[in-house]
Order: sequence, then structure tokens, then C-alpha cells
Amino acid sequence: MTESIAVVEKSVAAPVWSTFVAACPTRMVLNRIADKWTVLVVSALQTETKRFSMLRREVGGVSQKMLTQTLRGLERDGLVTRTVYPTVPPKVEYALTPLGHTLVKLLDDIRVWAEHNIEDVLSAQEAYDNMEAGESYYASK
Amino acid sequence: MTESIAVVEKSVAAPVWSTFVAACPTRMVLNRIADKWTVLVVSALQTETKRFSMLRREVGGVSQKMLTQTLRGLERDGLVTRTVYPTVPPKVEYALTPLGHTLVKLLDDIRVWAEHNIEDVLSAQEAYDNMEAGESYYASK
DNA sequence: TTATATAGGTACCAAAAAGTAACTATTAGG
DNA sequence: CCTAATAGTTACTTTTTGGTACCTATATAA
Repeated sequence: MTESIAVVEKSVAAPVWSTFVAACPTRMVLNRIADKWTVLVVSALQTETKRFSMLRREVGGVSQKMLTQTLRGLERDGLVTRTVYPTVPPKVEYALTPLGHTLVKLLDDIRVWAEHNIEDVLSAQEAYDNMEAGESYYASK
Repeated sequence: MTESIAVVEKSVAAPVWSTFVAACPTRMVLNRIADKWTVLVVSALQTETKRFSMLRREVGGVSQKMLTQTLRGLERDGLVTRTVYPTVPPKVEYALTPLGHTLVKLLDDIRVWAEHNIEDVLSAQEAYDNMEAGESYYASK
């Protein structure tokens, strides 16, 4: 066991986030937004408060289980509020918090970068996939 | 099979990225940057070109396999160049491309948002975890 | 009486991601 | 002849994530 995953370890003035640390803020944010449904759910809530079944209809392909799981995670992180109306049948409304709205801006930045560079990435992938035959270029040495 | 994962499907003027689509640029970017090592590798290359073993030392905890895999992915997407010096023992240098450098800026945005809001998120988590007992607040109806 | 609607929960299964350990090639140095 | 150094590859195992199907409660409407 020569390699230990660093765990917080407030040691001597070291570059705290330089190695893999699960508690790194950047990593936490990536773990939050990078799952399969979070971005779609947040986007769906961007304009208005919505009920569970409405979200289920709008976010195509999501199962009940995954929608619940996603919403619980967002609620736990203070990005979404959950309001239960104890009626029959039940009514539960989900809404972005102010913090959740700032996250939308970040997602916009990602989307902008993505749309701006997707062409380059795709053509790079194509070029890479079309050589395969050891055409990796060597340096003159 | 009532729920099909939408696959491109250039249909009637529909909100193309509204449902889950693997080819969505935003999703591609998230898939690229959200794995366990990519951010760390890109960060390590931010300042200068580095050799494989140097990266392995700097990115604490990464295995040979995962470092190779991560670098191959970045190379395929045109974010990193790989230069082989056919010496013995081998020498291989990795460097960010201009496109890779623009990605660094995006990662900075994410890091800034994360560091700016981590306190709020952590306290929200704590609050959420400390109720558990059905204290979900009900609306007046 | 039975179906319907809403908002879930839970058990089980499949697929994907990541980790571990062992193996490769080559040449220089002792 | 044996070892070390670099940059990997491969097979196998574990962990994480996501998906499917079925279960709950309750009041109303037919």
C-alpha cells in the first residue's frame, strides 16, 4: 500500500488540493453536476417551480428513482427547495434556491465553452481515430 | 420499453438538447472533465510540459493505468499533445494544446464558483443531515 | 368496488468506472 | 548475468452508478 488516498490531513503547509482529495471544493462541484440527470433537472427548474411529475415529464428518460435521487442530492446541497403540500393526491414542489440560480450561471459557462469548442474536439477525435496506425509523431531528439 | 434514450434523431424543430442526449456538447464536456483524474492532470500541465513519470509523481495516487487512460482521452480530444522521444529508456512529453489552455480557464471558473460557495453547500448539507426526522416543512396549502 | 392520480420507497440486476498486480521492451551499468 | 529505469499493456477484481420492476399510502371518481 504505497499509495494512500490523501484524506484531509491538515499537515505542514502543503498544497492542500494538489493531490486527489475527495473534499476538494472543485471535486465536490464536479461530482454534483456531472451525474447523468442533475444538469437537466436544474435546467428544468431554471424558469419556474415545478412538481415532481412535471419534472418527470420534462426530463425525458429519467426514472422515478433517479429523479428522486437527483432532487434529494440537490436539496441536501441547498440548491433546491422541496415543498410538500399534504393534499391527496400529494403535491410536492421543487424550486431553485438563490444558490441554485448561481449554479445555473456556472452551467451556462460550461455550455458556452462546450458549444464554442465542440467542433475542434470532434475533429480532433476524428483525426485521432483515423490514424491508429502508429502515426504518433516522434520528436527529432 | 416505454422510455427510449433519445439518440440524435433530427426530428421536427424540437429542443434538441432538452432530453438526455449523449452527444450534447455540455454533456461531452462534463464527461471529459468529471472523471477522477482529468482535472488534476490538466492542472499539472498548466504551467509546463511534463513527462509521464513526472505527472505520475505530481498527481498523487494515480496509477499507471489511469494516468495513461486519462492522457489518451485528453490527447484524443485535442487537449493535450503527446511527443515520443525514441530513446532508451523512453521519454514521452505531454503538453496542453491551445484548446487545452482554454479548458484551464473553464476549470478556473468552476474552481472559483466552488470555493466561493463551498461554505453554503457544506452548511446546507449539515442542516439536511441533522434533521432527517420528518422536519420537511409543509406549505400552508 | 375498483381504478386513478401523486410521490415516492425498495430489492435486485447490469453496466461502467476505477483499482491491483503482473507483464512487456530496451539498453546501460555493475 | 542481474538490476534499474521509462512508459506503458493486460487480465482480473472491486466499487460505483444507473436501470427495471414492483410495492406503499390516500381520497376521489366512476
